Amino acid sequence: MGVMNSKIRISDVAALAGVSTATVSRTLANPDKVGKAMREKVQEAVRVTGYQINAAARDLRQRRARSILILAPNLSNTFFSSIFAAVQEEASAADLTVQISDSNIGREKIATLGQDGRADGIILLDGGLDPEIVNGWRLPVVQLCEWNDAYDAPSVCIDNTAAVELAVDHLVQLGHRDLLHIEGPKDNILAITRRDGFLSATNASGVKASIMAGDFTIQSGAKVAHLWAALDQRPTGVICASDECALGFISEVMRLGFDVPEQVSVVGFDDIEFADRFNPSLTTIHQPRGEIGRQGAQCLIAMLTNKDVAVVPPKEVHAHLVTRVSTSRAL
Amino acid sequence: MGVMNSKIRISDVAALAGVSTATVSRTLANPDKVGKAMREKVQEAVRVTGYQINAAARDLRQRRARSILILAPNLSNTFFSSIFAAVQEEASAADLTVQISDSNIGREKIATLGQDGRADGIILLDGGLDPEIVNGWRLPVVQLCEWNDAYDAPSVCIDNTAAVELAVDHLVQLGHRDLLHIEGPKDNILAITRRDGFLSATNASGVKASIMAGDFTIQSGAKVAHLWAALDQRPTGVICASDECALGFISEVMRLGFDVPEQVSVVGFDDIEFADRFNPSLTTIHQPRGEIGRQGAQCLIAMLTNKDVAVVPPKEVHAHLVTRVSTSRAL
DNA sequence: ATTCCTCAAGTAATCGATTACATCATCCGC
DNA sequence: GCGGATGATGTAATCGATTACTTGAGGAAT
Repeated sequence: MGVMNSKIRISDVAALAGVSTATVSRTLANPDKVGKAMREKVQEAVRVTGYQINAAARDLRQRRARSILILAPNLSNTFFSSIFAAVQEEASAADLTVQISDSNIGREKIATLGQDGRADGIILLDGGLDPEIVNGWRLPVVQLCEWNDAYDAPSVCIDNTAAVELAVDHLVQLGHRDLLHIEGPKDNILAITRRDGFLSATNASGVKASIMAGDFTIQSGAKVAHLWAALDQRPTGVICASDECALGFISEVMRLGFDVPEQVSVVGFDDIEFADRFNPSLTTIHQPRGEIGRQGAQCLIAMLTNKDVAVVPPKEVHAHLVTRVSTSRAL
Repeated sequence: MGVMNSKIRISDVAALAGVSTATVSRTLANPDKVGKAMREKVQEAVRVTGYQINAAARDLRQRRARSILILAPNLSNTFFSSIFAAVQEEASAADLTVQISDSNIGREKIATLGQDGRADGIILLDGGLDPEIVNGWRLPVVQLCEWNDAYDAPSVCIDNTAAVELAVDHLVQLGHRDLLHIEGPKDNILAITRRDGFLSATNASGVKASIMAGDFTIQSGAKVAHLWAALDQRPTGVICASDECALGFISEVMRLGFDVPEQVSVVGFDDIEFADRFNPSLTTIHQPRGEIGRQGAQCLIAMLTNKDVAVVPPKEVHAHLVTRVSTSRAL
């Protein structure tokens, strides 16, 4: 197990093993650069002392942090959890630690995060930051899910336009001729892309289309439920910009006495874990969050390792429609 | 805005301002220890150069990391998200960065995490780690939600026994006389405490009680639904060890053609965000996750600041029952 | 036997900040 | 006008690793 004395330095290990600190350092980093006898003496000394490298000292000398930072617009959004998990898994395999931060902690702090040398690279889940800040970081950045063309960084996303088209086609094939889209925040690139996709797909299909404002949250879905209920001509198919919004809409609409999917078919977006277990279970666009996280992390790690992979193309991962109970044939 | 030249060191700033590095350092850390004229010269130089402190160098010299680490048994568990958010918020306010890691990355790595000086303290959400490792970290640790008496660390939790008692009393008052508990993982302290609480509360009330195995997940709830349905004498009240489990149970039981709460009342545990929006909405024990995170972070920060707050007592936060639609009077 | 090369190991510079200590000017009271 | 306190600033040691460079031993080739 090793005695755990307070502060063991590399020089203590070296002294115990009767070698120089250089040899200890080499033994730890490149065991094959050291003779067998020495190596074993050092390894024994490390075991006995319970020596642990001091990360700050190593980071300072090597000018790297062995750490990546995840920036997300809202840590409590459950949509992100499995992305975090996937990123962490990849990072851990590459011996990198993971930091997380909410991206709404203020310009000053955000700018600092990318410049104080605590992170080697950044996974960015927020397309709404000032490009000047993002490009001011002198670090490799990879965007996930959201993207912003003004950022000088590759992205891993699904094709949101095509995805929303799948949803529209699905409803149209079920016979729906009047569709409603509950959109996301007005300034969010995902929300905009999905809305535009909705408009062009409905236009192409020649069905009636309308839009109501939302912000991805459960609450916004519930609020729109009342607006929908108050309409004279209620759209029979609703496509939401997020699953949470869809669940909010459905639950509220049912509380108002309507039946889903009898009276209104609802499609979500993301396929969060509960979509499948909701009642009625939710037809939605499946976004492979684990894969997005994994690919993003791998991409970032590649950029860290291989400095010259500077120009990484945007990567597109596949999304598909999952048909469940919340949508049915129009009456 | 400041020109962002590659690597500005403190000596560059000092040179530009015509002062020593000591003065620059003091200006940044203790502006009031420096004369007004100097201070302004230095601040101007900092602005012009866009200087950012090198964290590794400072950490090395000060022997601290300005960072805390959150360890959770499963990052993709949505239960943790709002705890992360709360911890991050407190940490950010105290100028600390936040690292996260899954606690299942292997003994070796976990032990290292607490010893390489990258974190000043640890927020632990997993009571299942080897006490030798936890106590081997030479860092302040605070346990959240789960706790392990073998750890030499304070904890912030709800009173799980009392909480489960609330659930039992609720069902008993509604006239239920045969209760089932779907427990959590056999070796989990929360699961054990809740199960024992269930047994003693049902015993005290003199109602029939039985237990089925689960593991907190949606899937386990769904699986138990089949076992329940196959019984001759079906318990009319079910208390689950987690909300996810409860939602899994309810959705599956409904798919099997039963009605909730008509034929079976179900109580969850945690009050995750979707509990309120599920259909039927879920009666559950509300666990104030944001507050747990906040209190835990504050406690840890206090331990970091005030070295002699070594003996912090376990803190208990209040949990209560939220009555919704998934429970009703027994027939 | 001499030269040259290879390889293991040690010496000491280095990363970039903080801060103990030294220095010097100023100002106080007596 | 002088000893001493006070406070601003500079000098240089320090944190604990990595690594460029140096040294010296051993082996191969001639």
